[in-house]
Amino acid sequence: MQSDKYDKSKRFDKLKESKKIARKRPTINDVAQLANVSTATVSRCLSKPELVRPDVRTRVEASVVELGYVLDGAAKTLKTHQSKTIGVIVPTLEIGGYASAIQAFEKTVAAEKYTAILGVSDFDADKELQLAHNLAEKGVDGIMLIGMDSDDRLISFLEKVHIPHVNSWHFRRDSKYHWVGFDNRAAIQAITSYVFQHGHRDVVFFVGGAEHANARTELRRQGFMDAISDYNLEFSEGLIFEVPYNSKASQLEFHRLWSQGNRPTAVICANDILAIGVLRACKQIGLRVPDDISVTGFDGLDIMADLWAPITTMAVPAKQIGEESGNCLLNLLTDKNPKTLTELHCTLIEGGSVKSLI
Amino acid sequence: MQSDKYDKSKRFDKLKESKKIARKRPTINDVAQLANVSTATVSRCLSKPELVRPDVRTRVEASVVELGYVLDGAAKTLKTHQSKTIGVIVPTLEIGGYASAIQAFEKTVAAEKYTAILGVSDFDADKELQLAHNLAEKGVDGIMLIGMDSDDRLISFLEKVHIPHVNSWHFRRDSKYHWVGFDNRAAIQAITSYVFQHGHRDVVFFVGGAEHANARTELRRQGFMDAISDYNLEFSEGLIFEVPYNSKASQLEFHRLWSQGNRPTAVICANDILAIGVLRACKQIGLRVPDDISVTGFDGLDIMADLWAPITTMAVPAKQIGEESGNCLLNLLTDKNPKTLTELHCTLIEGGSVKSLI
DNA sequence: CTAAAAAATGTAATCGATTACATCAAAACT
DNA sequence: AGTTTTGATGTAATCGATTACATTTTTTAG
Repeated sequence: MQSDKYDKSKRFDKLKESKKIARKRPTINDVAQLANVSTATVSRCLSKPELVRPDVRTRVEASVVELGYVLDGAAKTLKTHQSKTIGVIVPTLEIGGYASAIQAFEKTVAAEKYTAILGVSDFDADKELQLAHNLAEKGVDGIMLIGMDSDDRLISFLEKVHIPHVNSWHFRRDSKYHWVGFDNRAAIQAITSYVFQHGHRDVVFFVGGAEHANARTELRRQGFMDAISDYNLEFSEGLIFEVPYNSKASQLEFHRLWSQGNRPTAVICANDILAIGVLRACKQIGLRVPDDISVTGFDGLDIMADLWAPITTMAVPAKQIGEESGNCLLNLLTDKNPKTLTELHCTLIEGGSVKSLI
Repeated sequence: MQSDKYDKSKRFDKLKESKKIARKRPTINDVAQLANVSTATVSRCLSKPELVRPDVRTRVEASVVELGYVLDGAAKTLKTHQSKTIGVIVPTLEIGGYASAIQAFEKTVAAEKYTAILGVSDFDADKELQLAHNLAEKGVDGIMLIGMDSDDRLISFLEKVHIPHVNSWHFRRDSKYHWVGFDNRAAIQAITSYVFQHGHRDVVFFVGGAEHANARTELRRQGFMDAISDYNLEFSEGLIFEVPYNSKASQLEFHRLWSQGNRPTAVICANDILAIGVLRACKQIGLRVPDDISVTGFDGLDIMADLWAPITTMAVPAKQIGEESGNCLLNLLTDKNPKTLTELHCTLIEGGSVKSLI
C-alpha cells in the first residue's frame, strides 16, 4: 500500500515534468495525421517527392509548415545508417592554412548535403584518437584528417569501424590510404636549394618541433638534408633547430643562437610563423634583411609580403587541399574509386629576403 | 508462380547483399550476449559504471574491446533527445579572429563532452538560415552564432524549435537573447578618438561593407560618427568608404581616393585586412607611414607589429569570446541561468602608425 | 538465521524515422 | 468490359540504444 502510493506520486511528478519541460517537437506522425496520410507518405514527400501525387504533396507540405515540423535526424540515421555528416580532425585552427583548407572542404561537401563535424586535436595523438572514437559514435560517414601524423592506432581504428577517410596536407607515396597534399620533403628541399643557389653555404634550419613533433616535421628535416647533400655540403645536427610553433619561441631561439656566436648567412624556416619570430629578433639585434642575413619562410601567408622585410616563402595550396580532399571523400562515399594520391604543388614566392652572395 | 519466384530471388539478393557489404558493426546486444548480461547492464556500464558490480563491469568492458564495439549515437540520441552536439555558425574561417574564437569555443565545450558541428554561412543570411535548419535536424543541443547579423527569421526559428543559442562577437544591449562580445561601436569610437587626439582632423574611414553589409558594419559606422560628433567635426558620407573585405579591394580604393586628390592625414580602417591594403597602396604611392599619413587597423592581428610600418590597431578578445560563449551555452544547457550579456573589452595596441600633429 | 533494506540486474516498451511489401486505384492495354 | 500494368498509398517491422519498473541478489540489521 505504502509503496503503491509512493509509486503513484512519483509517476505524477514525471507527468507534470514532461508536460512542463519537454514541449515536444512535432513528429512525422503529427504531420501525417494533420495531412490525413500515412507516415510513409510524409516520409516520401520529404525524401522522394516525385513519388507522391502533387495534391497530396501540397497538403503534406502545408502541414509541415503549419506544425513547424523538423525531421529527427537521429531517427533517420538510426534507420538508414547514414548521417550525412563528415568528421574533420585538425591539429589547430590557429594555423591559417588549416582554417582555409577546412573552409574549402566544408564548402565542397556541403554542396552534397554533408555537414562537417569539427575536432581539434592540439597535436596530441591520444586526443586525436579519442576524437575519432567520438566521431565514430556520432556516426560520421567519413573522416578527413588534416596535417596529421596519423597515428597507426587511428588508421587501424578507422579501418576496423569501416569509416572511409582521407589524409591531407602532406602525403606518403607508399601508402595504401588516400592522401591529398603536397610533397613536404621536396618543397623544403626546393626552398633550401633556392637559398644555396644564391650562394649561401652557412645556413641553419628552423623547424617546428618539440611538442608538435610528427611525421611532417621529420619530412621537413629530410628535405633540408636532401638539399644539403645535393650541394655536397656537410650536415650536422647542429644546423637544425627545433622550435615550438610560435613566433615568440623562434625569436628567442634566434637570439640564443646569435648570442652564442653562431653567424649563419641564412635562416631557413619550416613555416612562416617561425620566420616572423626570426625577423623580430633580427630587428632587435639590428640585422638588416636581406643585407646582413637572409630569411625564408614556408606556408605562403599573404602577409609575408608586407613585413618590414618582405619574406620569400613557399605557398601551400591550402584551399585546393580542402577541395580535393572533399572530392576524394565524396567519391569514397559513393563507391567511386578516387585515386589514392592527389598530389598538389607549392609555389615559391620571392619576397626578396634572400640576398645573392654570388 | 512467376511473381513468387521473382520475389524470392529478390529477397535472396538482399540477403547476400547485406551479408557481403554491411559487415555490421556490433551492437549492444552482441556485447550483452558475449558478456552474458542484459543490454541494460551494458548500457549502464557505459554511462553509469558505478552502478555495476566491478566483476561484471570488467567482463563487459572486455567484451566491448573484444568486439570493437562502438556505441550508436543515433540510437542514443533518439532515445534521450540529447546529441551532445553544438552547432557553430560562422560567416567565414578566413577571418583569423573567428577561427580563434571557434577553437576556444570547441575546447571549452569539448571539456564537457560536447562536439562542435560547423556551418560556414559566407555572410549569407539565407544560407545561415538553412544551416540552422540543418543543425536542428541533426539534433544539436545548442547553437553558437559568431559575428552575425542574426537575421530575425533565424532567431525566431531557433526559438520555435527550442534550441538554446548564444550570439557572439559584438553585442546588443537591448536584446533579450544571450550575447558575448564587445561594444563594436564604442571600440571604433575609441580608436577614432585616439586619432583625433593626435590632432588629425582630416580623416577617412574604411569599413568592410558591400556584400558583407550587416549590423556590425552599421555599428562601426556609428562608432566613427560618434567620435566625429564628440570632436564637433563635420560629418559627410564622403568620409566613409565601404570596401569588400580583402586587402586588394582596400588597396585599390585608396589608390582611387588618392588619385582623386583626396588627401586625408589619417585612414581609419574597421579591420586589419583593410589596413594592410591601404598600407600597400601607400608603399606604392611612396607615402611614408606615419610620417606622410597615419593608418589604423582593427582586430589586433599579431602580425600588425611586424609590417614595414607597425600599425596601431584594436585587439579584439577573440579567444575570450569563444570561451565565454562556450560557458554561456553550457550553462544554458544545464538550466543554469547565465547572464544575458557578457561584455568583453578591446585593447588599443599602439604600433606607432599614428603621427602626432600637435 | 531471518527479515528488511539496499544494490544489482533483467524485461520490455520506447524514441521517430524508413521502407519492404501489401493493397488499392488509375491508366493502358486486349 | 476485362485484364494487365503502372502508380500511389498504407501497414507495420525495424534500426540500437535507454530506462522505468520488476525481479533477483546481496548486504545489513535484529
